[in-house]
Amino acid sequence: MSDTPSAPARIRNIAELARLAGVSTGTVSRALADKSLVNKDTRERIQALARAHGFRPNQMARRLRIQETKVIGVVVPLGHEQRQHLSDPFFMAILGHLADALTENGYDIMLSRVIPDADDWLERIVDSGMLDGVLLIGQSNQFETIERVAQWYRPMVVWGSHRPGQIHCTVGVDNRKGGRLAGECLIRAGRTRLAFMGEAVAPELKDRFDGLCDAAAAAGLPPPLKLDTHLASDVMAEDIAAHIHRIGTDVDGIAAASDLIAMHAVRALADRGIRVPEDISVTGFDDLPLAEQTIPRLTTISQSIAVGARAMVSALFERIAGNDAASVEMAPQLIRRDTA
Amino acid sequence: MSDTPSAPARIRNIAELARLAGVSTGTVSRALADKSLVNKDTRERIQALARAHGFRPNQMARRLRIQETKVIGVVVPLGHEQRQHLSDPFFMAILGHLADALTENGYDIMLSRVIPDADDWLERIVDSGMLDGVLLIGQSNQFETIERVAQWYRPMVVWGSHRPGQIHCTVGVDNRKGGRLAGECLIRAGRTRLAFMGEAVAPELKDRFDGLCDAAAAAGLPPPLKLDTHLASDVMAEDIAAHIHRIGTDVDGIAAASDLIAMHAVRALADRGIRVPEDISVTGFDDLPLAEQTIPRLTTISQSIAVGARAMVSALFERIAGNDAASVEMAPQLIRRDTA
DNA sequence: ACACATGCAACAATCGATTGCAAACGTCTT
DNA sequence: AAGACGTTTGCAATCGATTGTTGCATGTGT
Repeated sequence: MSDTPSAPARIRNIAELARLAGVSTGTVSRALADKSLVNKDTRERIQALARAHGFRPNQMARRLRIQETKVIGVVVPLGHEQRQHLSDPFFMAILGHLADALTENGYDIMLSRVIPDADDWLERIVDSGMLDGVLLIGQSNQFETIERVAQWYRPMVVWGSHRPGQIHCTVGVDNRKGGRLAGECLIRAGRTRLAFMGEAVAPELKDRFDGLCDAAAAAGLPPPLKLDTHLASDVMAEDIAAHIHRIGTDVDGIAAASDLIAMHAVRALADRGIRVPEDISVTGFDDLPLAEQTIPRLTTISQSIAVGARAMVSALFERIAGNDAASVEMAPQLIRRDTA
Repeated sequence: MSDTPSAPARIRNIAELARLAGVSTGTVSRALADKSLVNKDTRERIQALARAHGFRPNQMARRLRIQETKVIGVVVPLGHEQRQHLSDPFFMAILGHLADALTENGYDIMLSRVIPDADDWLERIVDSGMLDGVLLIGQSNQFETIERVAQWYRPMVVWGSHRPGQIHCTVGVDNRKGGRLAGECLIRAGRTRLAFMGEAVAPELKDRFDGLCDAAAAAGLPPPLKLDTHLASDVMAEDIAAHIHRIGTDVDGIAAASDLIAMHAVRALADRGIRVPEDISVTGFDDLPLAEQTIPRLTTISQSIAVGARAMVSALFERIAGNDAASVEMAPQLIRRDTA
């Protein structure tokens, strides 16, 4: 091979390479950046030398000087739900798409899973000096904190709900409408005793619950039950087990706060011989790829995660470029499958 | 609030804060690091000043100076399977546990999803100067590259298979044994026409296939069919559809290369009225949390991802500390549920 | 009163790159 | 031959911290 690193001594900085090439560090820097300012011959000679010694300039130093890191922070705040894992499928799905969009544009990703114990957690991330921008996945219960930082830090985009008058830029679906769609679907299936399965702590989830209430009210039904259920998959099962006795008696239609909760619920019902959708109707939320692979297939509310991820990234790039990018609210869609 | 940032001018570096406090930058640096070298009074005065102005030292500069970044790269090489997403549930599950272990130890995570087009992709990551260590999730078809880099770069741990005499440190299960366990389970269920559903490109998957062959041979059965199936969930469905006509005739027992493939297969079979496990037996691989939530529950080979993730992290820390850490090969386990 | 130890803060070098400015050189014009 | 001009290269400042060394006031012991 041509570039076999039979290199005797490893070169650790441009100064060493400069001495080796008999030029100054400035010339080496320009040569490696392939600037036409340096003679084509010396340029190529230096590049060949660098390749032969397997030398690559230190990015930390470069970025300190350039004041541009080409790194975007992707942050999951776990304000409530401290036990929720990164392995949450919704988070993973959106992360996948964000990663695609960001790497395509030459950015790296710094992943942070934050439990907001100190109240300056976001400030600490934002002016660590290591990030060109921040994407927040979910508002959790940190709305105030996010607003506070958004007042002075522009390159930040948040996945979540949009409240009138808020400062920070969000991308998300109209959760309230999504909740209503789910409710209407259950009602059309003849269900009258509805329940919401999830926690209404984060704004997104509260909106979904409110939408479900809207649907019930519009149909003249009593307000839906709220069956508190954590999103973390390890405790979710217990929560659902605790609710299960009410199902079939007090409840005949479940709007779950997420596909994962819906899946667990269907699973738990099957264990007790309760059939879905014959005895009980269930809807999910998110439309993860998984929702189509379960048996029975999950009826759910689509968030079009791929579109949302792209929207987040392009809004972020706008803001990094100094332009204002408005929040995006996408329309949710009912995906009718087998569970309702 | 006490620390309301009514701050007039933002302080952007230690020098500005030093001028404000009437001391030198060195003193500020030490004060913020809470070193006893500076007088307790001045120390607290400076800290209060920093808090009042919402100042936090630039991490890029600090890390350049310290030569320690407290960042670990988590890298997914997609050599084959260019279309595979980060959203792959197995990857996500392990990432979740890695994130837990790393953040507990004060490390941040730099996520890279690499399509190894240039053959120095790993070198580029490894001596970017931005990472204290690297965790590679899966060997993909990049065994040679990994070996090459491992010759001189120590703080790297790879999830995958261990080949005799290899240099790089791996953590993983005995995939061959796992494949054999799956095969034996199918055979015990009375299946005689076995098939492997997956791609045997990456060493891990090839080992699983070989293990399946071992089991078939030991039982005097003909060698299993190989039904090539991508791991990327979007194309996986097509691949499975292309194979489905052989199932029931040529094949009565499927060992899938992953839980996700197994789930898709069960789903596709259900669509065609083929019952699992009555007509066909299916096993998965990985034992994702999901495997327990499907209907029917997935019989699968457990990789104990949580344990593996911890093992990767502690091996990495050993290596960062300069000690040698040996590869770890965990024993796979058959988890009998409903599909076989 | 003198030598000496101690505590505190300033000075300046350093990490490893990038880049504006100036200098050195050769070529061309008049 | 002198001046103008263009091409290359070197010099040195800079990004924003950390830290070993030095120097200056004190305080203590005899």
